[in-house]
Amino acid sequence: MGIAERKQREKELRRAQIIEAARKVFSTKGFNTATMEEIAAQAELSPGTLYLYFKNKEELHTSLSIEILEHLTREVKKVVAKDISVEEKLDQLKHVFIDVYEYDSMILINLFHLQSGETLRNLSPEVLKQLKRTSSEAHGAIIEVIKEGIDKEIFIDEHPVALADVVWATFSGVVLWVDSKRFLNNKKDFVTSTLKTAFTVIANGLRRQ
Amino acid sequence: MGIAERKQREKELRRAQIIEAARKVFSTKGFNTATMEEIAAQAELSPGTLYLYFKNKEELHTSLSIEILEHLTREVKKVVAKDISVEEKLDQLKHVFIDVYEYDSMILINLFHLQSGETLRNLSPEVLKQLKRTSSEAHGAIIEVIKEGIDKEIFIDEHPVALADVVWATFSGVVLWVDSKRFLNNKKDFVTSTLKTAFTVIANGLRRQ
Amino acid sequence: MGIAERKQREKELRRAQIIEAARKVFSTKGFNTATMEEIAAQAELSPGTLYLYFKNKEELHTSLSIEILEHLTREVKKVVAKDISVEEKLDQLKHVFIDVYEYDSMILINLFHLQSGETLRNLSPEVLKQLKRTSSEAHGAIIEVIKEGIDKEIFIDEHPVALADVVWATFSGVVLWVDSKRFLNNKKDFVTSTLKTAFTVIANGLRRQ
Amino acid sequence: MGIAERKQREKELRRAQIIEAARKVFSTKGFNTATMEEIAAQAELSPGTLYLYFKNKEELHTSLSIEILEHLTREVKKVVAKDISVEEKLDQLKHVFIDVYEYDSMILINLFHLQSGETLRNLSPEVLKQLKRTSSEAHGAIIEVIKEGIDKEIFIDEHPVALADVVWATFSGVVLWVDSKRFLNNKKDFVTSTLKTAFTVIANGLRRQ
DNA sequence: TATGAATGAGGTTTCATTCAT
DNA sequence: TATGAATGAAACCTCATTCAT
Repeated sequence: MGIAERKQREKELRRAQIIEAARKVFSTKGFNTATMEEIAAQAELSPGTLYLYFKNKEELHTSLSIEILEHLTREVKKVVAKDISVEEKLDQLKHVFIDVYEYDSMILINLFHLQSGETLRNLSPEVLKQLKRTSSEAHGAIIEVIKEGIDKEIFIDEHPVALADVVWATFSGVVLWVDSKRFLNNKKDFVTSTLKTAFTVIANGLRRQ
Repeated sequence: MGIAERKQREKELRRAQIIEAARKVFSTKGFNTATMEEIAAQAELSPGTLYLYFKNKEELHTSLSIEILEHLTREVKKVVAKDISVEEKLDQLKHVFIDVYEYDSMILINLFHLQSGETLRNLSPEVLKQLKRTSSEAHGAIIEVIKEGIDKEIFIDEHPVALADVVWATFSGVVLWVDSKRFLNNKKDFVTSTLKTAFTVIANGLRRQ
Repeated sequence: MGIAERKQREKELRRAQIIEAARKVFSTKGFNTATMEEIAAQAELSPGTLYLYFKNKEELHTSLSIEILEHLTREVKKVVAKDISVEEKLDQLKHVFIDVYEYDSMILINLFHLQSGETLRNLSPEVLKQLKRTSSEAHGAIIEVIKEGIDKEIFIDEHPVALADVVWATFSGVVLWVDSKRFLNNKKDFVTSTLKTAFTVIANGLRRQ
Repeated sequence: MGIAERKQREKELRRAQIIEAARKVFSTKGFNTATMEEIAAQAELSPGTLYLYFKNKEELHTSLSIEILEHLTREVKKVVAKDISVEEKLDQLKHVFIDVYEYDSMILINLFHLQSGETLRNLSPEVLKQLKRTSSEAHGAIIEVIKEGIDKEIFIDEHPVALADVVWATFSGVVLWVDSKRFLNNKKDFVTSTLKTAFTVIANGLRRQ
C-alpha cells in the first residue's frame, strides 16, 4: 500500500516537474518556437519521458493552460464563497485576475489564445473535457455573483450568463490587448492599471442607476 | 510614366490577390496549419512569387492583419466623425465590430492572435511600424470619443486612454471568448447578442451616475 | 534437486507463456508493427522480463518461428515413419501443411518471412544453429520420402535434395501466394483447395511416366 | 509543347533515378534497415525531394516491387505470345523466372514478402490498384498457357486458375526457400538449379500421362 | 527473478525558402 | 517578373533496451 502510494506520488511529482519545465520554456519561447527537447532538458529528463506523461506537444501545452485555469477557478470560487457584499466580491475578483496575470502573464495569454477553434480541434477528448469542465466552473462561479447582484436588485436586469461572459471577455481582452500594446509601445506594467480601470467600468456598468 | 503607373498598379493588384488568398487560407486553417503552397495555389500563383511580394510567411500574415485593422480603423473613424451624440457613437462602434466579425470571424480572431509578443518579435521594422501606426490610429479615434464624453461631463473622469483600452479590449475579448465558447458548447450565433450586452454594460459603466 | 527441477520447469513455462503471447501479437500485427510492450502486456509480464528469456525482439520472433518449424518437423517425421506407400506419405504431407496453415495462417507466413537473409543475419549463433538443425531435420525427413520413391523406381531420377526442396518450396509458396491473393481479391478459403491441386501436380510430376 | 515534354521527361528521369537508388539501398540493407536519407544520398538528392515523387518510404519500396513485377509480366507475356508449343512456352517461362531472379534476387524476394496482408494493408489505393492489376496480368498470362495446354489435351484437366497458382507459387516458394537455405548453409547459386528441377517436376506434373 | 520507468538514438516527414531557368 | 523543383534543417515521436529497485 505504502509502495503504491509512493509510486503514485512520484508519478505526480514527475508530471509536475515536466509541467514546470514546460511553463518556463513555453513562457519564454511561445508554443511554436519551444521544442520538446528543450523542455526535456529543462526538466532534466529525456525527450522520450515526456511522452510517457503527455501524448504530444499540444497536450502538454494545454495541460499547462488547464493548470492555470484551475488555479484561476479555485481563486474565483474562494471569493464567491466569501460572506461579503456583491460589490466587494467584484472588487476581489479584480485582484484575483491581476494576481494570476502577474504570476505568469505569458501562460495566461496562451490560455486565451487556446480559446480558439483552431487549437481546440486537435485535443484529445479527455483533455478537451477537462478544459470544458474547468472553464465552465470558473464561468459558473462568476454567474453566481452576477445572479446574486441581480437578485438583490443591485445589478442591471440582463441575462446573467451574458453578463458573466462580458466580465470574463473583458478580462481576457484586456490582458491580450494591453499585452500587445505593451510590446508595440515598449511600455510596461499598465496591464494592471488597465485591468483596474476595466473593473471600475464594468462594476459601474453592472450597477443599476 | 503611364507605363510606370500601370506597373505600379499591377503590382498592387497582385499584392491584393495574394492577401485575399491568404485571408481565405488563414481563415480556415489558422497560421500554423496553413502552408505557403496552399496560399499560392489559392492565389493561382507559384510559391516563389509570394516571396516577391512578402518577405516571409509571418509578414504575409501580418500584412493581412493590418488590412483588417485598417478597415476597422476606417470604420471607427467614420463613426467618430459623425455629427451625433457621444452615446450614439458608442452604439455605432458596437455595430462596426459586429459587422467585421460577421464578415469573417476567423480573421478577426487571427488579428487578436497577432497581438502577442511571440508574433510581433519577428516582424520587419517597416511592417511593425505600419502596424503600430494603424493600431494607434484606431485607438486614437476611440480615445477621441471618450474624451468628448468626458469633456461633456457624460463619462466618468478616468484616464481616457485607459478607458479607450477597456472599450477596445472588451469588444475584441468578447469576440474571442464567445467564439471559443461556441466551439466548446456547440452553440452558435450569440457573439452578436453578447456584444450587445457588452455594449450595454460598457455604455452604462462609462456614464457618470 | 527437486527445487532445481521445479525452477527449471517454471522457467520453461514462463518461456512458453511469452512465446504464446508473441504468437498472438506477431500473428495480428506482423514483425515490424508489433511492439515488445504489447507482447509483454499480452503475456501479463513487464517488458523487462522478456529480456530475461530472449536476447532481443528478433530472437523472440525467431524462437517462435522455430517452435512452429519444430511442430511441422514432428508432424512430417510422423508421416515419414508410417508404414504406408510413398504416394500415401506424400498425400499425408499435404495434410500436415493444411493443418498448420489452418491452425494459424499468419504465423506460417511469418515463418516464411523469417526465411530471408535480412532477418537471419542478426540472430545469435545458438538460435541460428537451432534454426538450421530444425530446418534440416524437416527437410531431411522429406528427402527420405523422396529417396524411397526413387529407390522403388516410382519417382523420377533427379537429385533427391533438389526434389525435396521443390516439394517444400511448393507447399510453402502456395500458402504465401494464395494468402496474398486472398487479400488482393477478397476471396477466402482457397488455400486448402490450391494446396490440393499443388499436391496433385507435384505427385504427378514426381512420378516416372 | 517542347518544354512541357521535356519537363515530363525530366520528371520521369528523376523518378527513375530515385527508384534506382532505392533498389541499391533496399537490396543491400532490406526494408527496415534502409533509411530514406541513405537513399537520398545514393540518388544524390535531398531527403525532401524523395517525398515529391513518393508519398512515403513504404510506397517507394512498393513502387520498386511493382517495377520488377511489371518487368516479369512483360517477359511472361512475350513468351506466351510466341508461336511455339505449350511445352516450349513452359520451358521458356522457366528461363524468364531464372533471369529475373538473377537480375535482382533481393528485390524479387521483397516482392514475394510484399505479398502478405501486413504490408498490403498500408498502401495507398492507387498503388494497391496498380499492384493488383500488374499481378493479375502476369497471372492471366500464365493461365493462358495452362488453358492452351488443357485445350490441346496435353495438360491434366484441373481448374486452370488453380494450376497457374501452383506454377506461380512454386516459383516464389523456391526463390524464398532456397534463398534462406543458401544463407543457412552458406552455399551459393543453387536457386537456379533448384528452379530448373522445380520446372521439370511441374512440367511433368502438368502433363497428362 | 521481476519490474517498469526512463532512456535516447535515430527515423520519417514537413514546409518555408531559394534559385536556376 | 514568374516559376516550381529542389532544398535541408529541424521537429516530433517511437520503441527496443536498460537498470535501479
